[in-house]
Amino acid sequence: MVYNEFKKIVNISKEDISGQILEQNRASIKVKKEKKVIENLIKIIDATLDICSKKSFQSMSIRDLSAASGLSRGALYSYFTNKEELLILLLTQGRQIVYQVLTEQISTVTSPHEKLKIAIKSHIYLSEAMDTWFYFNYIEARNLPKNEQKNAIESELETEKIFIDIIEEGIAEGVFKDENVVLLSSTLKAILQDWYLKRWKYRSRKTSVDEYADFVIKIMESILLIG
Amino acid sequence: MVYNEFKKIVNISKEDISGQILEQNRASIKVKKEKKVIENLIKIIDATLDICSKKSFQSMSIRDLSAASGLSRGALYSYFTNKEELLILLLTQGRQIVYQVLTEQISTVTSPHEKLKIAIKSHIYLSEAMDTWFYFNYIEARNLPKNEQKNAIESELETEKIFIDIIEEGIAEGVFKDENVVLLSSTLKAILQDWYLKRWKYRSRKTSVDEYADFVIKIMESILLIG
DNA sequence: CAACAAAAAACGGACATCCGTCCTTTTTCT
DNA sequence: AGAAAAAGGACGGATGTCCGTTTTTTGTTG
Repeated sequence: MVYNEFKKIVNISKEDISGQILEQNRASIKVKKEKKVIENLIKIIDATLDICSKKSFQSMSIRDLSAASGLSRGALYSYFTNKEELLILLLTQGRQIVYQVLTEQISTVTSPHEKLKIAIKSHIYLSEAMDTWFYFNYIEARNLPKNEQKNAIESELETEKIFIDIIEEGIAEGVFKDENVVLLSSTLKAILQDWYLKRWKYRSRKTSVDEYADFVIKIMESILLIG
Repeated sequence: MVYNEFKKIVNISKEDISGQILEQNRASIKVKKEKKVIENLIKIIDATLDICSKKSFQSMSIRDLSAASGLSRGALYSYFTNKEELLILLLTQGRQIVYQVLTEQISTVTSPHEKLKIAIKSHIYLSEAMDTWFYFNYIEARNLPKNEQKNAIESELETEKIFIDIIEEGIAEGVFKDENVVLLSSTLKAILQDWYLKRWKYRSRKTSVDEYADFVIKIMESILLIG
């Protein structure tokens, strides 16, 4: 599988995401007509991610967001109760999508080696397809209130756990070397994150998504494969 | 070399750092007596890093900094011209120290294999000794004005270049496998950064600095060493 | 050592600005 | 026309910075 195929398979459309947000936040959204909500949520999300790829969420004012989204300040407050809620909403949604797609993709294969490969590719391709979202999620997580930070941390560990399980399965089956699984998974996660955190670097070097994914897989294989 | 030895060798004292800051910013520092300047710069740096390990530099107000440092708002403005200048000053200084220590440590050995090992250890140990500073540097770099962001990017590439040179030297000497050097260095950098970006994770797992450093070295060896 | 004046440093009130949010008014949709 | 949605003025609070005032330090003289 290469990136262009992945994009079609996953197809994380903005309507879908907005729909999911609507479902989970009906209570705090004051607008009744679903079509209107989805339409404007897309505007809000697009504008937020766009602004926050240039400056931080904190220094984005509601007035900035209003100008970029085309909605008035008053209208914005029909879609979230306050600025912090908007942040929480976006981060929560982002995490859910990552986990959903990752577990779904892994379930399509059976051997640990294949699982590892598809998990790596899915993560990188996903972060490529949603780069502003991933960047936003990583960078802004620390500006959350304490209890929401816990969710972000749990989510990091959850994703890591996916890799831990795959590698342990491989070791148990005798196809992977018996390495320090937790440290290795943690390291793998760091490498995967680098793709969207240092997007500027890879872009300027013209490193393609496929090249990066293949390289990461090769590294992991050279550490884990026996023989 | 283990971490406890490293700390003694490098000994990045706060006085030294403040002295360096003073040297490079005499023009914008309005206080004459060097002793006073060093004394208060330490207070300012400590307070800033402490606050910014909990919230962002942007959401730290000058009043916050005043309360934490024990200097009045007016006094603070004798040490920097405005809040943004303080940020630039701290980031610039942090980058310089990393580069200085890294190149200095590498120059103590000759073979590429030894150089690689000492470069990895130095980077991890340095980020351990100055964890709040490293974290601050990474996270806050994006809140700089455009021209200062260029410096941050250049610095990232400079550090990466250190690793690129070592690995290329090893390949030329025939002791390292001929891998994709640039991608590999970039990956190594991502792994090194993870140590201070996810400090909470490693701390809760009781992973020691030495264990982490040894693990990273082992990974790199399993990728690069021939045989 | 004490007294004191000048210089240096620190202080904190004041001000203009910006920001999140609320709420009444206006516009759009049904 | 009535309901739903959008608009944007207004307000209280916070923030960066300036600058006149007060406190501390320094150097000098008796």
